[in-house]
Parts: sequence; structure tokens; C-alpha cells
Amino acid sequence: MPRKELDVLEDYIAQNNLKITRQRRAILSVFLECEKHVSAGELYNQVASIEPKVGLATVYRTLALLTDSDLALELDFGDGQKRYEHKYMHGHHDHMICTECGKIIEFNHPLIEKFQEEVARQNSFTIISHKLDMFGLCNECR
Amino acid sequence: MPRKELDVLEDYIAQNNLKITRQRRAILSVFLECEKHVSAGELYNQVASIEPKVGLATVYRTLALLTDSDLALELDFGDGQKRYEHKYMHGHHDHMICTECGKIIEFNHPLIEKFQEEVARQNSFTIISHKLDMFGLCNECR
DNA sequence: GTTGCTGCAAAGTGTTTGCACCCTG
DNA sequence: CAGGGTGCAAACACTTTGCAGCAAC
Repeated sequence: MPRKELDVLEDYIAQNNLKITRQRRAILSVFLECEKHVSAGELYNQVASIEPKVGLATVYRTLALLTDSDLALELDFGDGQKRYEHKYMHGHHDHMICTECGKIIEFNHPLIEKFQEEVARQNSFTIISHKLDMFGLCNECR
Repeated sequence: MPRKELDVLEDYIAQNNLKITRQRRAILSVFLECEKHVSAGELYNQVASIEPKVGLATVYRTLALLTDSDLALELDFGDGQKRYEHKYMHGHHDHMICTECGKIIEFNHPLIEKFQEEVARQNSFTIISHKLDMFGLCNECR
């Protein structure tokens, strides 16, 4: 398991009177190796293969922990379940989601971010986070 | 009930071998008078006060109908339930959501839209729809 | 040995569906 | 009067919670 992420988790755990357990290690390690945008159920299935006794509730509870400790970011593509991606490893980005094949292209456009700040300032709004999702067809599906 | 919206619904209904019912009229009329971003449950409560026998399932089915006929737009602010707003009356816009008091500020920035198109073009992606939500604190809450 | 963590199952939430009856066109 | 619409309740999918036993510190 990568050192950095485990450190982040252990820091958070140490600072909050929590404990490191076999299950949490397993879930974190699978999460880190995961392709992006995992759902709790998918993560559970993968964890179950290396740690069969783990419960789905523990996966949910650990994902909340990872979100609170800023290792994971909660996403919602409107398909009825929450998804999670690594926050620590790759910075902020937005998504293009192909509604035909499900492919997700990540992108980041500095000027879009800049104008978001501008429009927020005009409205005396302080941005904490934002998400921009574009739905449509990728080059293979149109 | 405003003429235009009823016409839109009737056109859609006529073109699809569907029927206009008392319940659908009631739900549409409440929806049109609603403040923005209603959830199915909220709409149901309001409709129930003027049409007590209506069922929650009918509200869901009618919202699907309104969405298909382009009168309503489905939103998802990540609070675990879908929300709906009028599509016919006011054009596209994005949202700033105050995580403290729940206030929602709508905005539209032409340049943000323009750069979205640009980044989509660069990736050979065809945008069908998009949504940009910014979460943070409004001027009263920060 | 405390105190937090886990697994299980049960309960919750929002949404969808099956079905007999009802009503529109 | 035929075929879609409705209400009700049951089913669903995802997530959260209560609790007794377990394990980390």
C-alpha cells in the first residue's frame, strides 16, 4: 500500500481517537488500486475477494471515513448511487460522461474555473467545492 | 393554469396516445406554481391538499411524463432525492447552493458555456446537456 | 481493560412496479 | 367500451443503524 495515503489516513485516525483495523487497511488498499469512480457495492465486491468476512456496512463506514479524512471525494452522476474517487492523488477535474457507453473523460479548464470564481464573487458567494458534469456522446458513440 | 404549458402537455399527450386526467392537471398546475427545485415528495404533499386522493406513485409517473415532454428538468443536488424545475419557462442556468442555509442562486455565464463547448470539441465530445453546481456559503452565511 | 470497530440483520429512504378497478376519449 | 391511468401495497436499490461480540491501543 502506498505510504502517503496510509499516512494521511493514520494522521486523521490518530487525531480523532480512532483505530486502524485490518478491514480499514484492506478497504483503503483496494480503493487506491481501483479505477476511478467506484461505488460502495463495487468496492465491497472487490474487498470481499481478499477479505471475505468484511461487511458491506463496514465499507460504507470506511468510505465515510475516507471522505472525512479527505482521501476520497464523493461523486454523484445521477445513476442512483454514490461514487468515490481518490482526492489525494489527482487534483480537481470535471467530467464528460458518455450517456451511450458510459465512458468518462476527465478535464480541467483553467478559464472555466476562473469565471466560476468571478461569478461567485459577483454574488458574494464563497465557493467551497463545485462540480461540472457534461452529458453527451463520446467520439465513438455519436 | 397557464395556457402555454397546458398546451405543451396536451400536444405531447395527443402525440403519444395518452390521456389527460384530473390528476395530471392538478399535478401540473401545482408544479407550475411551485417555487423551483421541488422534490416528488414535496410536490405530492402540495397536490394532496387540493386533490386528497392522489397517490405518490401518480406524482412520480406524472413527473416522468413532464420530463419526457420537456416541461420539467430533473436535477440532483446530491441530497439523495431528485428535484425538478420548469424547463419551458426559464432557460438553462447553473446553481450556487449554500450548504449552510440551502439557498440556491441561479446564474448563467456565457463564457463558461463557451469554454465548455471548446473543451468538448477538443475531446470530440458532443454535449447533450450539462450541469454546473457550486457548493459553498452565501453572503449571509459566511 | 476500555473504547472503538465489525458483522449481521433490521430499519430507512426515495423510487418503481403489479394489479384490479376506474375513467378518458 | 377499449386501452390507458390510478391508488394501493409490495417490491426495489441503496444506505444507515442497533446491537452483541471482537479487537486495537
